[in-house]
Amino acid sequence: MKFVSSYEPGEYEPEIYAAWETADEFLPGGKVGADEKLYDNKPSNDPTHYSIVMPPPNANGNLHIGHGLTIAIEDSLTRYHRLRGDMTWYIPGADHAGFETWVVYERVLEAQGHTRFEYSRDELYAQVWNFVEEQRGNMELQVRALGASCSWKDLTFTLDENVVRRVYATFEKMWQDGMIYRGEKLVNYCPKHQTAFADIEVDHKDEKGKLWDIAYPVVDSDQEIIVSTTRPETLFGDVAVAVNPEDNRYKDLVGKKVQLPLTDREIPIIADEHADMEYGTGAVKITPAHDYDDYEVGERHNLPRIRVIGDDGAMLENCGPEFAGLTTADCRKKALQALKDAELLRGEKEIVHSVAHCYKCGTVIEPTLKEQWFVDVKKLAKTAIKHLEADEIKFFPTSKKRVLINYLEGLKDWNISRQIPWGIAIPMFRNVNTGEWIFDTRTNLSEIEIHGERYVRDEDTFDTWFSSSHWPIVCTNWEEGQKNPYYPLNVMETGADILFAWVARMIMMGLYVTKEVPFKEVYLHGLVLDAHGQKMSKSKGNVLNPLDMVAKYGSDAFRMGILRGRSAGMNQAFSEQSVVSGRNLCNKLWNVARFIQSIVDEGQDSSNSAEPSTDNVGEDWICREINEARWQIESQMKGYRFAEAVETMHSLIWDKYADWFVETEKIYKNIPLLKSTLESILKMLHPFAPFVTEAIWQNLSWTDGLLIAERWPKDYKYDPISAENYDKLMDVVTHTRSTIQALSEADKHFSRNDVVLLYGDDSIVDDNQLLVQHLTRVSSVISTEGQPRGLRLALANHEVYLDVSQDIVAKYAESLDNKILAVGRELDALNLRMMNPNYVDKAPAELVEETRKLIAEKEALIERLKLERQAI
RNA sequence: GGGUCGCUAGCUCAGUUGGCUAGAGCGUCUCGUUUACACCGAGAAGGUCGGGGGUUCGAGCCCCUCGCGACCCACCA
Repeated sequence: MKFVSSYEPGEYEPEIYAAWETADEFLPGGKVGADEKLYDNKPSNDPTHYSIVMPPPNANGNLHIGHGLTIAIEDSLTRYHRLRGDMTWYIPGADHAGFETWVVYERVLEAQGHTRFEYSRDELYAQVWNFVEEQRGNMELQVRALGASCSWKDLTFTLDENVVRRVYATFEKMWQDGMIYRGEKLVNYCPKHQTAFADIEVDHKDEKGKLWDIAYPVVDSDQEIIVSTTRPETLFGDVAVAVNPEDNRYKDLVGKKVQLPLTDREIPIIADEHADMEYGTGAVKITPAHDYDDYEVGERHNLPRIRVIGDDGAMLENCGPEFAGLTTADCRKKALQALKDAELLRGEKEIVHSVAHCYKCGTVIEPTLKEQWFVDVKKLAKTAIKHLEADEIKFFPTSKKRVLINYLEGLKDWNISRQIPWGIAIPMFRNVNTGEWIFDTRTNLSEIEIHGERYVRDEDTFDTWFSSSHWPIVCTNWEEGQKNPYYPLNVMETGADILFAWVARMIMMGLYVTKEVPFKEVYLHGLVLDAHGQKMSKSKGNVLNPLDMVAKYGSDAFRMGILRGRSAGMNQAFSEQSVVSGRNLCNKLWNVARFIQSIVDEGQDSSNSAEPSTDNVGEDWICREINEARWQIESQMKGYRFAEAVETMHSLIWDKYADWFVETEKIYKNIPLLKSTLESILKMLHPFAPFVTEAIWQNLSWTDGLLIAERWPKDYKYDPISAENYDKLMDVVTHTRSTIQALSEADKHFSRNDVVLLYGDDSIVDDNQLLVQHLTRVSSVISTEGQPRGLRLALANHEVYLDVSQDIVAKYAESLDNKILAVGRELDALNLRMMNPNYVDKAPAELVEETRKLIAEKEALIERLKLERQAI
């Protein structure tokens, strides 16, 4: 490798990643620690352990921008802790993504002219397995391109044998604890995918619809009761009409029966609070098999449940020959017409109501009565709340903890069975004679025999989240009774959008299985929105591919760019400009390193230790600044303030190191300090920009080994007085530069190239003439020797003049006036503060003292400025 | 109905127990080519911190209230 004038990420990234990986640096403890057994009871030297898991990306998918953010965050944490010397374990994963993958595969089948119904469940499982197998590896390559320093040999796939074993063990325990039940309940059913969903997987959207009023004749009477409904087609499943017990209009009718139109059934009129007197006619038809509220009404009144819509979304036989087999939409039309013909349709009005949709295909969810496996979540949720309230998990952002508790408090039982072949088979078998269910893990068989009895396996698979909720447990190989320094995880980093679906369930499951919370801290990132703050979606066409960004600007630039301006839990726009800024920073650092290398190449190899020399106060200053930045990074990483950490490094490298320190070294070439400070900066930036820092490390002539395996820098020793003197010197330099610029703007003939800087009683300038001259680019810096002349700079603690003619100074008068006014305003504000006796009494003494000092300085400054002005 | 978050420079966002002149990146304007870097250097402009009220010596930050925006949960016959 060789230093060329600009950094080309594409030329370095692949081989650098390969070098890290082949050197086993991603293993906990790196190459050195690789032999240590991860689960050993006594790790050598008792190091600090740091564990973090990757939320498993879909094994057969491509990474999206959210994964890019995920990896930028997680890998920064990982590399930071590795540099700090922790036994750091970043565990990668791949998700079989049950339903997601199934949807993709169903499309593949469709494209081939086949359907799922041509194959058995087991055949389909095998087909999808092969399909995923072919696609796998793609995702992993992308994770590598983003620089994730995860321990690949520990990659966990959600269908791995140990995952299945653990999931079955938990399920068995729950079964024995009576927390699993099979119930015929209403489930969110997608007729297109023909599977049930958990509540959380359903999208509710407000839609325009119609509310129809339908008359139900009262039996043995000429009265009728008019019900309001948005779903006339479910009329065939009605089992009652409910009115509010307080509703005087219908009091007399309660207990009577109505003739259910279009059928020959009679159903009762019941009193139930569910009926809202204000809504519609105040009378509501009850269809327990197709509506959640009605289901509950049915429970309360012991009503039958009549299913009228089939698994395929078509009306069942019991709707009568006229309606059976129709789609719900057709049936609605036909039923309405029939009601109209019978003069029972009494009204129709437009309303807006919320309709449930399949989150994947958008099909309207049909609440359907089905036999499903449920987890009784009461105890799980209660335990989780207890531990959350005891603050055993720290949340970033903190507000999400309350949100989570709020959710857990209202949690309903969890439907864990899915009618799709791709997933972990539910290990339950039903006795073909008695119907009794038994637990058995031989799910590779569809039928088993025990004591001469035949049992048939349930064909359903687990909800993906049921297995994913074991993620921290399975990734760290947690086993009962064994000490595991990596469990609980130090942090769970994931998207705020899956707080309920995943984080909540990991906490419940972790506590249930291990009796411990599964992680100590949770960091939730928000959505990455497009440049205009819009959610990215395929239909909007505003999706950005992180790998495109990597190809265009480099992995480091992407990582720093996406971290910029981002804070916990917030949905934030993605800015390509930030990526450009990251790219520029990489290039800046590259060139700084290139320059330092050239000094090292030319210079004498002195054997001095890396310390500030006495002749360059800038060296003390940069040591102070590096120390300061390091402490900041440490605190920012602890608080997950990545954007600030990136900014700290940006400012250290660009505004401080390159602009103010490296410039001084063009005069004073302290090679040991240059080497050492550059190394420190490389280490400090490495968590965020792993590739460019390693590329530089490899290019430098004096470094050995890999940067990834280095240790975090220590404090520099420096002279604080010298460092402060450099601050003051910077003041002089900045003022000189801006005054020269102002003069040249005031007078077009002013030549800025041969300005002489004069100084009077000013030891800082006197001691650092060379530096001042170099940094200000004046032609010379000389003492006034008691004969002040020219334009005195507006600096409180310095006596510095620009040696220019009175002509030029006169042209500068206006900006001098402005300056006098500005300082006057500041002075007024300060004086006002001091005139408040309460401030003097109550504010901290050092603050008051500080104010006094400032007033004195400003007063002196304004005096001098006024004198200056009079002289013109 | 229950809950959460946001409103700070033209844009995207920082601002951690309340404390000096409110910051960054990008953008804008002016000037420039020096032992690395035009993916550059120097300088500058730009903010009544959503409105109002309160607490305080002191509020971007704490409390109340109003407005605007986003989101989550429940419900919507």
